[in-house]
Amino acid sequence: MVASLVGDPARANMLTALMNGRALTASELAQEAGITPQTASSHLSKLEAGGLIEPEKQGRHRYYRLTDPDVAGVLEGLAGLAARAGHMRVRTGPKDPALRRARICYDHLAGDLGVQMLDSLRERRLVKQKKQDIELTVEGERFLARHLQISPDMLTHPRRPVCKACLDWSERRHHLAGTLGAAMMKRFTELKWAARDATPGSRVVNFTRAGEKQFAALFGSGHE
Amino acid sequence: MVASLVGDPARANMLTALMNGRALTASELAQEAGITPQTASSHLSKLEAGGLIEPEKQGRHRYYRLTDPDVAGVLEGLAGLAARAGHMRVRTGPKDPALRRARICYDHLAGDLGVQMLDSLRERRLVKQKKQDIELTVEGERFLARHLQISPDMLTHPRRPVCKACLDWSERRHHLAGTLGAAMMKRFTELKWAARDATPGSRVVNFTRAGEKQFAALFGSGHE
DNA sequence: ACAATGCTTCGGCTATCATCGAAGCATGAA
DNA sequence: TTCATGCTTCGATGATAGCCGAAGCATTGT
Repeated sequence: MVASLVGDPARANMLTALMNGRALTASELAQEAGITPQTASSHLSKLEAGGLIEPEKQGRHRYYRLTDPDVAGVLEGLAGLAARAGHMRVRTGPKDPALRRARICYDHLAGDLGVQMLDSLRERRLVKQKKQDIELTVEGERFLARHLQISPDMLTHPRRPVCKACLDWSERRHHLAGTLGAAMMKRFTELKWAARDATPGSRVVNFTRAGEKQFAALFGSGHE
Repeated sequence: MVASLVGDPARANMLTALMNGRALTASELAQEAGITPQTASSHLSKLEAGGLIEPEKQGRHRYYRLTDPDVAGVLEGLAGLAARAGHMRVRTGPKDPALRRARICYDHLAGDLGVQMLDSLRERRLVKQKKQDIELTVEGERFLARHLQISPDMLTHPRRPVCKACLDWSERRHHLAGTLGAAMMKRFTELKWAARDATPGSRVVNFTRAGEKQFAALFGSGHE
């Protein structure tokens, strides 16, 4: 049953594209498999029904990832068997280095730095993340007020959550969204730490030298 | 590629039937999968080309087994994934206990006791087996002369090998065939250790109480 | 020698399923 | 609101591949 799912070439291409553990949108998977979005949609439904992949809705995108490390393991095993008398398959990811580094995701920071920021917050227990939901801890509130002059009052909004995990396009891991994510990006801009690129339509975020230093001091990886 | 092989229901049934590590004939596999021999032949060719199974020719039968424990492992993994939202599949083997215990295979001993005998011979280096070919060692010749009054002269035959590994029907492991296998069965009969069952067409071999004891003394498992 | 058994090859039929065009929803942007 | 984008559903087409009947080898048994 499940083997027939992996058996189809198009689906196999999709699954191998997901083997790195990151998530891809339906369109990307379609392109990866060399088929139209309609066909891909059908395949993705079947893979999801078979429990091989899990969707994550993100705005008008739909990200898919392998449900489990176990799934990846079985796929790895199949690839191993195929390697005895067959071929292989690989692919890479996006391109623009600046985009991968830092960019705007709607109204908050995304890219390498965005992911790094959320990682740092989580590591220091300034936020608590369960699945997709993120909660700001008391220590987190103090941190924001102290270092970024952001008070909890500024984060209330009629129909938008304060914190939210947003799947990152280039890193394929979560970064911080919600009113907090937007507030922080706004503050970075106000503090002249960073600014959106001037060229129209660009989503690149350019950090100043000073801003990068400050950002690293707050959310750097060698931080503890 | 290899996944599509496992994907087909008929082939999947065949493979799961082979999961116990024993070998099955093409006809048995056809019946297992609920298809005609012609169709099964096609499937088996593909599975062999894919490196999942290996054939062993045995007279006019053709036994197939999984090439590798690795193959079984991957199949096990697939079954595990399927178990999260699907069904299972099992089967059993032959039936008659007496047949499984000891029976005639052409002119030599087969069944549990036959396999046990070859195992014992191999263990004590009385024979050397490479693949399908078995050679009698010097120690083996001495052993035969001493305990069973079988001299090497009795084993020569124009167009038949002295020793040969024969795939066992019920145990699905090798037992001893060739002129040596035939000579030993003949000797067992002469010594009144065993006799073919009286009912016509039966292949069952009945051991006497004394014979069973002697046999165990020579080829018993707790032997060393 | 001949017959019987086990398996394979060949040819044609059929059904399943991947594929895409077109249209419909949902979400975000202006 | 209106438009654009991402994805899904529907319907029809087409090709791949499983399936079996008939015939052909190969091996064993008489």
